[in-house]
Amino acid sequence: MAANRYQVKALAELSGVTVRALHHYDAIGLLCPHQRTAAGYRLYTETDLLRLQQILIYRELGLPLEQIKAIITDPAFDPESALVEQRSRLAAHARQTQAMIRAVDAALDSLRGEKPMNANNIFEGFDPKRYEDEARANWGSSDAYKESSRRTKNYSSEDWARIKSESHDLMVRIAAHLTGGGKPSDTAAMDLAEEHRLQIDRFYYPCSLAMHRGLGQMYTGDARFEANLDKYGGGVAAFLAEAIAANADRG
Amino acid sequence: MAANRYQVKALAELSGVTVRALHHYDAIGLLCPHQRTAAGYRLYTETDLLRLQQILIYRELGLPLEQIKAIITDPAFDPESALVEQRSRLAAHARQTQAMIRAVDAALDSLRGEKPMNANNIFEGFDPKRYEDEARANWGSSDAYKESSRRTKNYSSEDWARIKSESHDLMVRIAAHLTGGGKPSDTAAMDLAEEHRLQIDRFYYPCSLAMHRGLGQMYTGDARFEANLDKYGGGVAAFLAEAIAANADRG
DNA sequence: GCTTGACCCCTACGTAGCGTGAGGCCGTAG
DNA sequence: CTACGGCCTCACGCTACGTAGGGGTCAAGC
Repeated sequence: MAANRYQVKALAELSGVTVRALHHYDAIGLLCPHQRTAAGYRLYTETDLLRLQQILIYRELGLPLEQIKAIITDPAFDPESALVEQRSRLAAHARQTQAMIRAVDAALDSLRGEKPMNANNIFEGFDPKRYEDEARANWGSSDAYKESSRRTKNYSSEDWARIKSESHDLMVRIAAHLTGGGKPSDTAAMDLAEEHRLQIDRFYYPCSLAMHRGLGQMYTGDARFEANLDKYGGGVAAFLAEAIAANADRG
Repeated sequence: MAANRYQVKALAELSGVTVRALHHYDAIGLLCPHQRTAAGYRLYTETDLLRLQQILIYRELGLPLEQIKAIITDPAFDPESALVEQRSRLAAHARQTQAMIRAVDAALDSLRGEKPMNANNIFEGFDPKRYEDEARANWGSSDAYKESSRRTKNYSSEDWARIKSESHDLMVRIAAHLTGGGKPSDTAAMDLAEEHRLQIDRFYYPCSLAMHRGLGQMYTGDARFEANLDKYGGGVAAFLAEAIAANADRG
Protein backbone atom coordinates (compact mmCIF):
# COMPACT_ATOMS: atom_id res chain seq x y z
CA MET A 1 0.00 0.00 0.00
CA ALA A 2 1.65 3.15 -1.21
CA ALA A 3 1.35 5.92 1.34
CA ASN A 4 -0.31 8.78 -0.46
CA ARG A 5 1.07 12.25 0.03
CA TYR A 6 -0.98 15.33 -0.52
CA GLN A 7 0.34 18.82 -1.16
CA VAL A 8 -1.45 21.71 0.44
CA LYS A 9 -3.64 22.52 -2.47
CA ALA A 10 -4.73 18.93 -2.86
CA LEU A 11 -5.68 18.70 0.78
CA ALA A 12 -7.38 22.07 0.61
CA GLU A 13 -9.56 20.92 -2.25
CA LEU A 14 -10.32 17.65 -0.56
CA SER A 15 -11.38 19.20 2.68
CA GLY A 16 -12.79 22.49 1.54
CA VAL A 17 -10.57 24.63 3.75
CA THR A 18 -8.26 27.20 2.22
CA VAL A 19 -4.55 26.81 1.74
CA ARG A 20 -4.09 29.76 4.02
CA ALA A 21 -5.98 28.02 6.78
CA LEU A 22 -3.75 24.98 6.45
CA HIS A 23 -0.72 27.23 6.70
CA HIS A 24 -2.25 28.73 9.78
CA TYR A 25 -2.92 25.35 11.36
CA ASP A 26 0.66 24.47 10.69
CA ALA A 27 1.90 27.72 12.18
CA ILE A 28 0.06 27.23 15.44
CA GLY A 29 0.98 23.58 15.59
CA LEU A 30 -2.54 22.34 15.18
CA LEU A 31 -1.92 20.36 12.02
CA CYS A 32 1.69 20.02 10.98
CA PRO A 33 2.28 18.06 7.80
CA HIS A 34 3.84 14.72 8.43
CA GLN A 35 6.67 15.54 6.06
CA ARG A 36 8.31 18.27 4.06
CA THR A 37 10.22 18.07 0.81
CA ALA A 38 13.76 19.39 0.61
CA ALA A 39 12.32 22.56 -0.83
CA GLY A 40 10.01 22.96 2.13
CA TYR A 41 6.81 21.81 0.47
CA ARG A 42 4.24 20.45 2.90
CA LEU A 43 3.32 16.81 2.42
CA TYR A 44 0.26 15.51 4.20
CA THR A 45 -0.59 11.86 4.82
CA GLU A 46 -3.84 10.03 5.38
CA THR A 47 -3.30 10.38 9.09
CA ASP A 48 -3.08 14.12 8.75
CA LEU A 49 -6.27 13.92 6.79
CA LEU A 50 -8.08 12.18 9.63
CA ARG A 51 -6.74 14.69 12.08
CA LEU A 52 -7.97 17.50 9.90
CA GLN A 53 -11.40 16.00 9.89
CA GLN A 54 -11.39 15.97 13.68
CA ILE A 55 -10.29 19.56 13.68
CA LEU A 56 -13.06 20.59 11.34
CA ILE A 57 -15.66 18.91 13.45
CA TYR A 58 -14.54 20.73 16.55
CA ARG A 59 -14.25 23.94 14.59
CA GLU A 60 -17.78 23.61 13.31
CA LEU A 61 -18.84 23.38 16.91
CA GLY A 62 -17.18 26.69 17.60
CA LEU A 63 -14.25 25.55 19.71
CA PRO A 64 -11.21 27.83 19.55
CA LEU A 65 -8.27 26.31 17.74
CA GLU A 66 -6.16 26.38 20.87
CA GLN A 67 -8.65 24.19 22.67
CA ILE A 68 -8.96 21.88 19.72
CA LYS A 69 -5.24 21.48 19.78
CA ALA A 70 -5.27 20.72 23.48
CA ILE A 71 -7.99 18.15 23.00
CA ILE A 72 -6.51 16.23 20.13
CA THR A 73 -2.90 16.36 21.24
CA ASP A 74 -3.90 14.99 24.61
CA PRO A 75 -2.17 11.62 24.88
CA ALA A 76 -5.33 10.29 26.45
CA PHE A 77 -7.26 11.36 23.42
CA ASP A 78 -9.35 8.52 22.12
CA PRO A 79 -10.51 9.19 18.57
CA GLU A 80 -13.46 6.89 18.81
CA SER A 81 -14.98 8.24 21.96
CA ALA A 82 -14.22 11.73 20.76
CA LEU A 83 -16.10 11.10 17.57
CA VAL A 84 -19.00 9.66 19.49
CA GLU A 85 -18.96 12.70 21.71
CA GLN A 86 -18.83 14.98 18.69
CA ARG A 87 -21.67 13.14 17.14
CA SER A 88 -23.94 13.93 20.02
CA ARG A 89 -22.77 17.51 20.05
CA LEU A 90 -23.58 17.84 16.41
CA ALA A 91 -26.98 16.40 17.12
CA ALA A 92 -27.43 19.01 19.82
CA HIS A 93 -26.38 21.63 17.34
CA ALA A 94 -28.97 20.35 14.91
CA ARG A 95 -31.58 20.48 17.60
CA GLN A 96 -30.72 24.05 18.37
CA THR A 97 -31.24 24.89 14.75
CA GLN A 98 -34.60 23.21 14.94
CA ALA A 99 -35.44 25.39 17.93
CA MET A 100 -34.52 28.42 15.90
CA ILE A 101 -36.80 27.29 13.14
CA ARG A 102 -39.60 27.11 15.65
CA ALA A 103 -38.71 30.58 16.83
CA VAL A 104 -38.93 31.83 13.28
CA ASP A 105 -42.30 30.18 12.96
CA ALA A 106 -43.42 31.92 16.12
CA ALA A 107 -42.28 35.23 14.71
CA LEU A 108 -44.18 34.53 11.52
CA ASP A 109 -47.33 33.77 13.46
CA SER A 110 -46.94 36.95 15.36
CA LEU A 111 -46.38 38.92 12.17
CA ARG A 112 -49.50 37.48 10.68
CA GLY A 113 -51.36 38.54 13.76
CA GLU A 114 -52.30 35.06 14.74
CA LYS A 115 -50.61 35.19 18.07
CA PRO A 116 -49.36 38.03 20.20
CA MET A 117 -45.65 38.56 20.44
CA ASN A 118 -44.14 37.59 23.70
CA ALA A 119 -40.88 39.08 24.80
CA ASN A 120 -40.10 36.07 26.91
CA ASN A 121 -40.41 33.43 24.25
CA ILE A 122 -39.35 35.25 21.14
CA PHE A 123 -35.72 34.48 21.78
CA GLU A 124 -36.29 30.89 22.62
CA GLY A 125 -33.60 28.74 21.18
CA PHE A 126 -31.17 31.52 20.57
CA ASP A 127 -29.07 31.15 23.63
CA PRO A 128 -27.18 27.87 23.43
CA LYS A 129 -26.19 27.97 27.09
CA ARG A 130 -29.77 28.06 28.07
CA TYR A 131 -30.47 24.96 26.09
CA GLU A 132 -27.44 22.91 26.72
CA ASP A 133 -28.99 20.10 28.67
CA GLU A 134 -32.09 19.89 26.64
CA ALA A 135 -30.14 20.13 23.44
CA ARG A 136 -28.06 17.15 24.37
CA ALA A 137 -31.24 15.29 25.05
CA ASN A 138 -32.50 15.19 21.56
CA TRP A 139 -31.17 13.32 18.68
CA GLY A 140 -32.32 15.92 16.28
CA SER A 141 -34.92 15.58 13.65
CA SER A 142 -36.74 12.78 11.95
CA ASP A 143 -33.57 12.09 10.02
CA ALA A 144 -32.60 10.23 13.15
CA TYR A 145 -34.64 7.27 12.03
CA LYS A 146 -32.98 7.10 8.64
CA GLU A 147 -29.68 7.56 10.30
CA SER A 148 -30.09 4.76 12.75
CA SER A 149 -31.24 2.30 10.12
CA ARG A 150 -28.31 3.26 7.98
CA ARG A 151 -25.96 2.35 10.76
CA THR A 152 -27.78 -0.86 11.44
CA LYS A 153 -26.80 -1.95 7.98
CA ASN A 154 -23.17 -1.81 8.93
CA TYR A 155 -23.52 -4.50 11.51
CA SER A 156 -22.79 -8.02 10.43
CA SER A 157 -25.84 -10.07 9.64
CA GLU A 158 -25.47 -11.91 12.91
CA ASP A 159 -25.35 -8.68 14.85
CA TRP A 160 -28.31 -7.52 12.93
CA ALA A 161 -30.33 -10.61 13.71
CA ARG A 162 -29.49 -10.38 17.38
CA ILE A 163 -30.38 -6.71 17.59
CA LYS A 164 -33.63 -7.20 15.78
CA SER A 165 -34.56 -10.11 17.93
CA GLU A 166 -33.75 -8.37 21.19
CA SER A 167 -35.61 -5.25 20.17
CA HIS A 168 -38.59 -7.19 18.97
CA ASP A 169 -38.64 -9.17 22.16
CA LEU A 170 -38.64 -6.05 24.25
CA MET A 171 -41.35 -4.40 22.20
CA VAL A 172 -43.53 -7.47 22.56
CA ARG A 173 -43.10 -7.31 26.31
CA ILE A 174 -43.94 -3.64 26.33
CA ALA A 175 -47.04 -4.23 24.23
CA ALA A 176 -48.03 -7.04 26.57
CA HIS A 177 -47.71 -4.75 29.54
CA LEU A 178 -49.98 -2.28 27.83
CA THR A 179 -52.66 -4.79 26.82
CA GLY A 180 -52.41 -6.31 30.27
CA GLY A 181 -53.72 -3.04 31.66
CA GLY A 182 -50.41 -1.68 32.91
CA LYS A 183 -49.79 2.00 33.22
CA PRO A 184 -46.77 3.83 31.81
CA SER A 185 -45.93 5.07 35.28
CA ASP A 186 -45.71 1.57 36.75
CA THR A 187 -42.35 0.54 38.02
CA ALA A 188 -42.49 -2.36 35.62
CA ALA A 189 -43.15 -0.04 32.70
CA MET A 190 -40.32 2.22 33.76
CA ASP A 191 -38.06 -0.78 33.95
CA LEU A 192 -39.02 -1.72 30.45
CA ALA A 193 -38.29 1.82 29.34
CA GLU A 194 -34.92 1.64 31.01
CA GLU A 195 -34.22 -1.61 29.24
CA HIS A 196 -35.13 0.10 26.02
CA ARG A 197 -32.68 2.87 26.77
CA LEU A 198 -29.90 0.42 27.47
CA GLN A 199 -30.58 -1.37 24.22
CA ILE A 200 -30.13 1.83 22.30
CA ASP A 201 -27.09 2.58 24.33
CA ARG A 202 -25.56 -0.76 23.41
CA PHE A 203 -26.58 -1.00 19.81
CA TYR A 204 -26.70 2.49 18.44
CA TYR A 205 -25.18 5.34 20.43
CA PRO A 206 -24.62 6.46 24.01
CA CYS A 207 -28.06 7.29 25.24
CA SER A 208 -28.48 9.26 28.44
CA LEU A 209 -31.78 9.50 30.27
CA ALA A 210 -32.20 13.00 28.92
CA MET A 211 -31.49 11.88 25.40
CA HIS A 212 -33.89 9.04 25.83
CA ARG A 213 -36.58 11.44 26.91
CA GLY A 214 -36.04 13.33 23.68
CA LEU A 215 -36.35 10.13 21.73
CA GLY A 216 -39.58 9.32 23.49
CA GLN A 217 -41.05 12.64 22.48
CA MET A 218 -40.09 11.87 18.94
CA TYR A 219 -41.94 8.57 19.05
CA THR A 220 -45.24 10.31 19.29
CA GLY A 221 -44.20 13.36 17.33
CA ASP A 222 -42.98 11.59 14.24
CA ALA A 223 -45.54 9.67 12.23
CA ARG A 224 -43.01 7.17 10.91
CA PHE A 225 -41.84 6.23 14.36
CA GLU A 226 -45.33 6.02 15.66
CA ALA A 227 -46.42 3.73 12.85
CA ASN A 228 -43.39 1.57 13.36
CA LEU A 229 -44.06 1.10 17.02
CA ASP A 230 -47.78 0.72 16.74
CA LYS A 231 -47.18 -2.38 14.69
CA TYR A 232 -46.97 -4.01 18.10
CA GLY A 233 -50.38 -2.74 18.98
CA GLY A 234 -52.37 0.45 18.95
CA GLY A 235 -51.06 3.02 21.37
CA VAL A 236 -47.75 1.32 21.96
CA ALA A 237 -45.83 4.37 20.78
CA ALA A 238 -47.66 6.66 23.16
CA PHE A 239 -47.36 4.17 25.97
CA LEU A 240 -43.65 3.79 25.49
CA ALA A 241 -43.19 7.53 25.24
CA GLU A 242 -44.90 8.04 28.58
CA ALA A 243 -42.99 5.23 30.21
CA ILE A 244 -39.76 6.76 28.98
CA ALA A 245 -40.70 10.12 30.41
CA ALA A 246 -41.58 8.52 33.74
CA ASN A 247 -38.32 6.64 33.76
CA ALA A 248 -36.36 9.78 33.00
CA ASP A 249 -38.15 11.59 35.82
CA ARG A 250 -37.40 8.75 38.15
CA GLY A 251 -33.72 8.80 37.31
CA MET B 1 -50.69 49.33 26.22
CA ALA B 2 -47.68 50.68 27.97
CA ALA B 3 -44.66 50.63 25.70
CA ASN B 4 -42.08 48.61 27.53
CA ARG B 5 -38.55 49.87 27.59
CA TYR B 6 -35.59 47.61 28.17
CA GLN B 7 -32.17 48.66 29.32
CA VAL B 8 -29.16 46.97 27.77
CA LYS B 9 -28.73 44.39 30.45
CA ALA B 10 -32.38 43.44 30.34
CA LEU B 11 -32.27 42.98 26.59
CA ALA B 12 -29.00 41.12 26.86
CA GLU B 13 -30.51 38.65 29.27
CA LEU B 14 -33.61 38.26 27.18
CA SER B 15 -31.76 37.56 24.00
CA GLY B 16 -28.65 35.86 25.26
CA VAL B 17 -26.23 38.25 23.60
CA THR B 18 -23.76 40.24 25.66
CA VAL B 19 -24.07 43.87 26.60
CA ARG B 20 -20.87 44.50 24.70
CA ALA B 21 -22.37 43.03 21.55
CA LEU B 22 -25.37 45.33 21.87
CA HIS B 23 -23.01 48.25 22.24
CA HIS B 24 -21.24 47.06 19.16
CA TYR B 25 -24.46 46.76 17.18
CA ASP B 26 -25.29 50.27 18.25
CA ALA B 27 -21.86 51.54 17.24
CA ILE B 28 -22.07 50.14 13.74
CA GLY B 29 -25.65 51.25 13.32
CA LEU B 30 -27.05 47.76 13.17
CA LEU B 31 -29.32 48.07 16.16
CA CYS B 32 -29.64 51.52 17.65
CA PRO B 33 -31.91 51.79 20.67
CA HIS B 34 -35.11 53.58 19.93
CA GLN B 35 -34.44 56.02 22.75
CA ARG B 36 -31.90 57.26 25.20
CA THR B 37 -32.37 58.73 28.64
CA ALA B 38 -30.99 62.16 29.42
CA ALA B 39 -28.01 60.42 30.96
CA GLY B 40 -27.39 58.49 27.78
CA TYR B 41 -28.81 55.15 28.89
CA ARG B 42 -29.97 52.97 26.01
CA LEU B 43 -33.67 52.17 25.99
CA TYR B 44 -34.88 49.44 23.69
CA THR B 45 -38.46 48.89 22.61
CA GLU B 46 -40.36 45.83 21.45
CA THR B 47 -39.60 46.84 17.89
CA ASP B 48 -35.90 46.82 18.62
CA LEU B 49 -36.40 43.41 20.12
CA LEU B 50 -37.93 42.10 16.91
CA ARG B 51 -35.13 43.60 14.92
CA LEU B 52 -32.60 41.96 17.17
CA GLN B 53 -34.24 38.64 16.56
CA GLN B 54 -33.86 39.13 12.84
CA ILE B 55 -30.25 40.06 13.34
CA LEU B 56 -29.55 36.96 15.37
CA ILE B 57 -31.12 34.74 12.79
CA TYR B 58 -28.95 36.16 10.05
CA ARG B 59 -25.94 36.06 12.30
CA GLU B 60 -26.50 32.42 13.09
CA LEU B 61 -26.44 31.83 9.38
CA GLY B 62 -23.02 33.36 9.24
CA LEU B 63 -23.82 36.57 7.43
CA PRO B 64 -21.44 39.45 8.18
CA LEU B 65 -23.03 42.22 10.21
CA GLU B 66 -22.59 44.70 7.38
CA GLN B 67 -24.68 42.57 5.08
CA ILE B 68 -27.28 41.99 7.75
CA LYS B 69 -27.53 45.71 8.10
CA ALA B 70 -27.94 46.14 4.37
CA ILE B 71 -30.64 43.53 4.25
CA ILE B 72 -32.77 44.73 7.11
CA THR B 73 -32.41 48.42 6.48
CA ASP B 74 -33.47 47.96 2.88
CA PRO B 75 -36.67 49.96 2.47
CA ALA B 76 -37.99 47.11 0.36
CA PHE B 77 -37.29 44.73 3.20
CA ASP B 78 -40.29 42.54 3.79
CA PRO B 79 -40.06 40.87 7.20
CA GLU B 80 -42.39 38.07 6.27
CA SER B 81 -40.64 36.91 3.14
CA ALA B 82 -37.32 37.39 4.85
CA LEU B 83 -38.41 35.12 7.66
CA VAL B 84 -39.68 32.55 5.20
CA GLU B 85 -36.37 32.74 3.44
CA GLN B 86 -34.49 32.38 6.69
CA ARG B 87 -36.57 29.44 7.65
CA SER B 88 -35.49 27.53 4.61
CA ARG B 89 -31.90 28.55 5.12
CA LEU B 90 -32.01 27.26 8.64
CA ALA B 91 -33.42 24.02 7.34
CA ALA B 92 -30.53 23.80 4.90
CA HIS B 93 -28.17 24.48 7.77
CA ALA B 94 -29.75 21.64 9.71
CA ARG B 95 -29.34 19.33 6.73
CA GLN B 96 -25.70 20.24 6.52
CA THR B 97 -25.25 19.35 10.15
CA GLN B 98 -26.93 16.04 9.43
CA ALA B 99 -24.43 15.50 6.65
CA MET B 100 -21.64 16.12 9.08
CA ILE B 101 -23.11 13.58 11.42
CA ARG B 102 -23.00 11.12 8.58
CA ALA B 103 -19.39 12.02 7.95
CA VAL B 104 -18.62 11.36 11.60
CA ASP B 105 -20.31 8.01 11.31
CA ALA B 106 -18.22 7.22 8.28
CA ALA B 107 -15.12 8.08 10.22
CA LEU B 108 -16.29 5.86 13.05
CA ASP B 109 -16.87 3.01 10.66
CA SER B 110 -13.44 3.46 9.26
CA LEU B 111 -11.90 3.55 12.72
CA ARG B 112 -13.66 0.35 13.62
CA GLY B 113 -12.24 -1.23 10.52
CA GLU B 114 -15.60 -1.98 9.06
CA LYS B 115 -14.99 0.03 5.97
CA PRO B 116 -11.86 1.27 4.36
CA MET B 117 -11.06 4.92 4.63
CA ASN B 118 -11.72 6.87 1.54
CA ALA B 119 -10.02 10.19 1.08
CA ASN B 120 -12.67 11.27 -1.34
CA ASN B 121 -15.67 10.83 0.90
CA ILE B 122 -14.31 11.46 4.34
CA PHE B 123 -14.87 15.17 4.03
CA GLU B 124 -18.32 14.88 2.59
CA GLY B 125 -20.59 17.39 4.16
CA PHE B 126 -17.84 19.59 5.47
CA ASP B 127 -17.66 21.96 2.61
CA PRO B 128 -21.03 23.58 2.13
CA LYS B 129 -20.09 24.50 -1.40
CA ARG B 130 -19.57 20.90 -2.19
CA TYR B 131 -22.67 19.50 -0.59
CA GLU B 132 -24.60 19.07 -3.72
CA ASP B 133 -28.01 20.50 -2.96
CA GLU B 134 -26.56 23.34 -1.05
CA ALA B 135 -24.00 23.90 -3.70
CA ARG B 136 -26.76 24.53 -6.16
CA ALA B 137 -28.51 26.76 -3.70
CA ASN B 138 -25.29 28.67 -3.51
CA TRP B 139 -25.34 29.34 -7.20
CA GLY B 140 -23.40 26.63 -8.85
CA SER B 141 -19.77 25.88 -8.90
CA SER B 142 -17.50 26.96 -6.15
CA ASP B 143 -15.74 29.37 -8.45
CA ALA B 144 -18.93 31.23 -9.08
CA TYR B 145 -19.71 31.17 -5.42
CA LYS B 146 -16.33 32.50 -4.47
CA GLU B 147 -16.51 35.21 -7.04
CA SER B 148 -19.98 36.15 -5.94
CA SER B 149 -19.11 36.45 -2.29
CA ARG B 150 -15.97 38.31 -3.20
CA ARG B 151 -17.99 40.91 -5.00
CA THR B 152 -21.05 41.13 -2.79
CA LYS B 153 -18.99 41.61 0.31
CA ASN B 154 -18.00 45.02 -0.92
CA TYR B 155 -21.46 46.21 -1.86
CA SER B 156 -22.85 49.10 0.11
CA SER B 157 -26.46 49.26 1.17
CA GLU B 158 -27.06 51.59 -1.75
CA ASP B 159 -25.63 49.04 -4.12
CA TRP B 160 -27.93 46.48 -2.60
CA ALA B 161 -30.90 48.74 -2.98
CA ARG B 162 -30.07 49.26 -6.64
CA ILE B 163 -29.58 45.57 -7.27
CA LYS B 164 -32.80 44.73 -5.52
CA SER B 165 -34.67 47.33 -7.49
CA GLU B 166 -33.25 46.30 -10.86
CA SER B 167 -33.91 42.66 -10.18
CA HIS B 168 -37.41 43.39 -9.03
CA ASP B 169 -38.05 45.50 -12.08
CA LEU B 170 -36.94 42.77 -14.44
CA MET B 171 -39.02 40.15 -12.67
CA VAL B 172 -42.08 42.35 -12.96
CA ARG B 173 -41.52 42.66 -16.70
CA ILE B 174 -41.09 38.93 -17.04
CA ALA B 175 -44.27 38.31 -15.10
CA ALA B 176 -46.04 40.83 -17.32
CA HIS B 177 -44.89 39.01 -20.40
CA LEU B 178 -46.27 35.79 -19.00
CA THR B 179 -49.66 37.22 -18.04
CA GLY B 180 -49.77 39.01 -21.41
CA GLY B 181 -49.91 35.62 -23.04
CA GLY B 182 -46.30 35.49 -24.18
CA LYS B 183 -44.49 32.22 -24.63
CA PRO B 184 -41.09 31.38 -23.13
CA SER B 185 -39.77 30.75 -26.63
CA ASP B 186 -40.69 34.23 -27.90
CA THR B 187 -37.82 36.41 -28.91
CA ALA B 188 -39.01 38.90 -26.34
CA ALA B 189 -38.96 36.27 -23.62
CA MET B 190 -35.52 35.15 -24.63
CA ASP B 191 -34.38 38.74 -24.53
CA LEU B 192 -35.70 39.04 -21.01
CA ALA B 193 -33.86 35.87 -20.10
CA GLU B 194 -30.70 37.28 -21.58
CA GLU B 195 -31.20 40.43 -19.58
CA HIS B 196 -31.55 38.27 -16.51
CA ARG B 197 -28.28 36.56 -17.32
CA LEU B 198 -26.51 39.87 -17.77
CA GLN B 199 -27.80 41.08 -14.44
CA ILE B 200 -26.27 38.13 -12.71
CA ASP B 201 -23.12 38.63 -14.69
CA ARG B 202 -22.90 42.24 -13.59
CA PHE B 203 -23.90 41.88 -9.97
CA TYR B 204 -22.66 38.52 -8.86
CA TYR B 205 -20.35 36.45 -11.00
CA PRO B 206 -19.46 35.77 -14.62
CA CYS B 207 -22.44 33.85 -15.89
CA SER B 208 -22.14 31.97 -19.13
CA LEU B 209 -25.15 30.76 -21.11
CA ALA B 210 -24.44 27.24 -19.88
CA MET B 211 -24.28 28.29 -16.29
CA HIS B 212 -27.42 30.28 -16.75
CA ARG B 213 -29.15 27.21 -18.07
CA GLY B 214 -28.13 25.39 -14.90
CA LEU B 215 -29.53 28.20 -12.83
CA GLY B 216 -32.78 28.00 -14.73
CA GLN B 217 -33.14 24.34 -13.95
CA MET B 218 -32.63 25.14 -10.32
CA TYR B 219 -35.46 27.62 -10.37
CA THR B 220 -37.97 24.88 -10.90
CA GLY B 221 -36.04 22.18 -9.07
CA ASP B 222 -35.61 23.97 -5.78
CA ALA B 223 -38.75 24.79 -3.89
CA ARG B 224 -37.15 27.77 -2.23
CA PHE B 225 -36.24 29.42 -5.48
CA GLU B 226 -39.54 28.58 -6.99
CA ALA B 227 -41.48 30.10 -4.13
CA ASN B 228 -39.34 33.19 -4.30
CA LEU B 229 -39.98 33.71 -7.98
CA ASP B 230 -43.62 32.80 -7.92
CA LYS B 231 -44.19 35.74 -5.63
CA TYR B 232 -44.36 37.62 -8.93
CA GLY B 233 -47.16 35.40 -10.14
CA GLY B 234 -47.96 31.74 -10.46
CA GLY B 235 -45.77 29.96 -12.93
CA VAL B 236 -43.19 32.70 -13.21
CA ALA B 237 -40.42 30.37 -12.08
CA ALA B 238 -41.29 27.78 -14.71
CA PHE B 239 -41.73 30.43 -17.36
CA LEU B 240 -38.38 31.98 -16.63
CA ALA B 241 -36.72 28.59 -16.59
CA GLU B 242 -38.04 27.81 -20.04
CA ALA B 243 -37.12 31.18 -21.40
CA ILE B 244 -33.61 30.73 -20.07
CA ALA B 245 -33.35 27.35 -21.74
CA ALA B 246 -34.59 28.80 -25.03
CA ASN B 247 -32.14 31.64 -24.79
CA ALA B 248 -29.29 29.27 -24.09
CA ASP B 249 -30.26 27.18 -27.12
CA ARG B 250 -30.43 30.27 -29.26
CA GLY B 251 -26.97 31.45 -28.22
C1' DG C 1 19.23 24.40 -21.53
C1' DC C 2 15.63 27.81 -21.18
C1' DT C 3 11.18 29.50 -20.59
C1' DT C 4 6.58 29.15 -18.97
C1' DG C 5 3.03 28.40 -15.74
C1' DA C 6 1.30 26.27 -11.98
C1' DC C 7 2.53 25.27 -7.76
C1' DC C 8 5.00 26.24 -3.34
C1' DC C 9 7.33 29.11 0.42
C1' DC C 10 7.36 32.98 4.06
C1' DT C 11 6.54 37.69 5.85
C1' DA C 12 3.46 40.96 7.15
C1' DC C 13 -0.26 43.75 7.63
C1' DG C 14 -5.68 44.02 7.55
C1' DT C 15 -10.31 42.67 9.16
C1' DA C 16 -14.60 41.15 11.83
C1' DG C 17 -16.80 40.64 15.99
C1' DC C 18 -16.57 41.13 19.79
C1' DG C 19 -13.80 40.49 25.08
C1' DT C 20 -11.91 42.93 28.59
C1' DG C 21 -10.43 46.38 31.38
C1' DA C 22 -10.05 51.52 32.76
C1' DG C 23 -12.02 55.57 34.31
C1' DG C 24 -16.01 57.91 35.42
C1' DC C 25 -21.12 59.31 35.69
C1' DC C 26 -26.25 57.66 37.23
C1' DG C 27 -29.64 56.38 40.63
C1' DT C 28 -31.66 54.48 44.47
C1' DA C 29 -31.58 52.10 48.99
C1' DG C 30 -29.92 52.57 53.50
C1' DC D 1 -23.97 60.90 52.30
C1' DT D 2 -22.23 56.98 50.91
C1' DA D 3 -22.43 52.54 49.02
C1' DC D 4 -23.21 49.76 45.13
C1' DG D 5 -24.89 48.13 40.98
C1' DG D 6 -25.71 49.70 36.39
C1' DC D 7 -24.67 52.66 32.73
C1' DC D 8 -21.49 55.30 29.73
C1' DT D 9 -17.32 55.85 26.46
C1' DC D 10 -12.69 55.07 25.03
C1' DA D 11 -9.29 51.90 23.68
C1' DC D 12 -6.45 48.09 23.21
C1' DG D 13 -6.42 42.76 22.61
C1' DC D 14 -7.71 38.54 20.45
C1' DT D 15 -8.96 34.81 17.00
C1' DA D 16 -8.94 32.94 12.54
C1' DC D 17 -7.93 33.64 9.02
C1' DG D 18 -7.84 37.07 4.02
C1' DT D 19 -4.91 39.35 1.06
C1' DA D 20 -0.88 41.22 -0.99
C1' DG D 21 3.99 40.92 -2.03
C1' DG D 22 8.37 39.03 -3.16
C1' DG D 23 10.42 35.16 -4.41
C1' DG D 24 11.87 29.80 -4.90
C1' DT D 25 10.41 24.97 -7.39
C1' DC D 26 9.30 21.69 -10.72
C1' DA D 27 7.46 19.25 -14.80
C1' DA D 28 6.40 20.30 -19.57
C1' DG D 29 7.41 21.99 -23.94
C1' DC D 30 10.40 24.29 -27.17
